[in-house]
Amino acid sequence: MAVTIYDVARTAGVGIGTVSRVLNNSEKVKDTTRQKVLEAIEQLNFKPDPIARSMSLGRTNSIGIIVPFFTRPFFIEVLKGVQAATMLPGLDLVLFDVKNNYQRDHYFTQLPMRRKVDGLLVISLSPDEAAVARFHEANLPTVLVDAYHPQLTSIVVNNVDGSYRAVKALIEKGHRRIGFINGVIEGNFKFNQANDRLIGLHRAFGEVNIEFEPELVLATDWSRQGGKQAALQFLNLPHPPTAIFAASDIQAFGVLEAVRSLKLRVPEDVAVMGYDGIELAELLDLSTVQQPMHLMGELAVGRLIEHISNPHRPPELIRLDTTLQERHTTGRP
Amino acid sequence: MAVTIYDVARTAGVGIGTVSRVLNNSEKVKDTTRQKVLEAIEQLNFKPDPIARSMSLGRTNSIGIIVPFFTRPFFIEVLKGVQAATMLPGLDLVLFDVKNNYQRDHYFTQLPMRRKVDGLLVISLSPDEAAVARFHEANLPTVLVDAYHPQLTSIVVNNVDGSYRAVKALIEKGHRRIGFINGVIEGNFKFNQANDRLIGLHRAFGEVNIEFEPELVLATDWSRQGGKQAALQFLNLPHPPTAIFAASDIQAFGVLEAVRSLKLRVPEDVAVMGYDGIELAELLDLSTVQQPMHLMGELAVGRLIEHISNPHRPPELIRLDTTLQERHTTGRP
DNA sequence: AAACGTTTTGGAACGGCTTCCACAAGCACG
DNA sequence: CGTGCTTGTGGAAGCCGTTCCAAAACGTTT
Repeated sequence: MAVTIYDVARTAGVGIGTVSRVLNNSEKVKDTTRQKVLEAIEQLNFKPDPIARSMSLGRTNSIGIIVPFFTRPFFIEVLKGVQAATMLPGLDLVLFDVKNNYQRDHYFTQLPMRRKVDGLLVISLSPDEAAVARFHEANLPTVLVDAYHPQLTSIVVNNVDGSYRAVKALIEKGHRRIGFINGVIEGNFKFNQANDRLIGLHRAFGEVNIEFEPELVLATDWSRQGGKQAALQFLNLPHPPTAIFAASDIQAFGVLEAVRSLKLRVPEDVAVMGYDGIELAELLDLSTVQQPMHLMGELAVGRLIEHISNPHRPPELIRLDTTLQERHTTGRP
Repeated sequence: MAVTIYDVARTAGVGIGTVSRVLNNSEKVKDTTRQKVLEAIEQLNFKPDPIARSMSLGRTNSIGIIVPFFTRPFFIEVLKGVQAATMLPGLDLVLFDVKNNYQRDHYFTQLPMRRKVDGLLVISLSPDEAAVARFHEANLPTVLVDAYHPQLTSIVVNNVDGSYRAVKALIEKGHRRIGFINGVIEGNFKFNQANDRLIGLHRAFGEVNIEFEPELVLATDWSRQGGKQAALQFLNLPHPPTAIFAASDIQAFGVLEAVRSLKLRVPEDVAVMGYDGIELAELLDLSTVQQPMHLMGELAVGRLIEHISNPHRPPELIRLDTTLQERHTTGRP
């Protein structure tokens, strides 16, 4: 059926070893021979079978990416970066969507066993010790993005600082009562992105001696609805906050909706600050803390490639910073 | 290194054939034998190597998806549907991002040769005759989504009708001068989604004898910037349109921006209608023509699976309909 | 207990590539 | 022209499953 190197070898009048050498740009082939082989390849329109290739090489030329895919545009942005970086070296990208804890654990246990990818990117999910151990046993290079584990190369964003600066900016504008809408903690991981945002808030409060009021902190899922409901709750307090800081832009969009529905004005009555810096924040003129999402994706692929080619490379911690984007919803500076 | 069926066979004291039969739930294995084998598998923690499996079966258990990935949220929505449908049968999803015509052709020519996927989903891109011929030659089942080719199962949306109804709704609100912002045609394909929208517009115009004015049609890329610029051009006409209809929500967002920048009011001064029905249209209260994106993705996977298991299944044309969502930007009915 | 049919089993062959080893060919030199 | 190197080449073995065929094991019948 399909054309194989045997056909090519016969047509070119050489041995299969030689054909293989030509295919792999092995130096030790005489020019005239190489020419003959190339002609035969051309003539037969031969393409090497990647599966067979994987079979003998033990490499698949593809990397997997585990991502809680479609809950937050944040992931899409990271994915863009991943995709871009993956293109050049010709790596295939296999997508593993995680919708719940069960699926997450499923992938964490199954993927190391299946030799289908050369490496793994994990976005915003922290594998537990058992999973990390399996990755190592299986020699599956793994890079974490927006998550951290001491034994894995991790790319994290300094969200404590990002949150700190956002809150500080609000304080400098005179806000004293600031409602904080956190994202809900998925699973029971040590490392939690959302928590960092809360810590940053505390730090900023501490600096100017604002007392922390538990009623001004809510946690919802990372959705517009969540943000909206939390905002409504805040704004119906007897003594409502004058600013609301949400742990994600998506939640902040919900806040805007809530504010609008109460016929209040942004930023005059309520200032709103988001987090992430997704594309639509710009459109809605939402102040936000910009994460370098695209860069995170790109860096992750780069590191993963290096880990694949050099399995003994020690894990590395890469910290990236955020940029505060002050826009209309906080009243431009 | 890795555990193979040979190890299992030895441990269980049976032949490799028997192990394979157990793995594949072949009926003809005595229960006691099966038990022995299962124990050995358990004990050695054996998982069959998917690559070797692919090698002898000729199947990879994964499907590829070619998608002009991150230019429009539309694709993300379709992808969600694809992802959902792909999960249950345990198919892996390999993502091929297309950023330009060169990459598109690259994939169209390369993918059929590489046996790395069992089937192919093509989103919003129309392969040319040569590509289709290659798909057939290579026995690569292919399903088109939001694109059409007579020899391939295609899932299309009745965009002529969608556009027609959108424009008709605008006309019924009293609009006579309607600016249309089309998406730019990528490549030189016979089938073009954007064109359908224009045809629908013509039909609606024809019904009530509105004369078509070429100056009220512009084509831009599928971006916010594109929409914004086109809108500005419209609104600076000596006799500007009272409604603007954009071929995508993203472009419509740009229109809203433009309108806002000119201190005009929506919908009083200018009504705005989008197309696609992405999630954010709801947030921005944008009137739009809702495409069944998630469903498209799901259906596509279902059909592709059927084509994979039955290669001689004739191509099929599936037409889906849109839903008109009248929201604030056209003044609710 | 022989003969036959059925169920179960072992393992060679196979899939298409890479790699390694042994050997052939080419060349320089004395 | 033989010797000794270097360079180039053929093809067996190996990667790890599935499948098919032949043969073993078992059961039934006379």
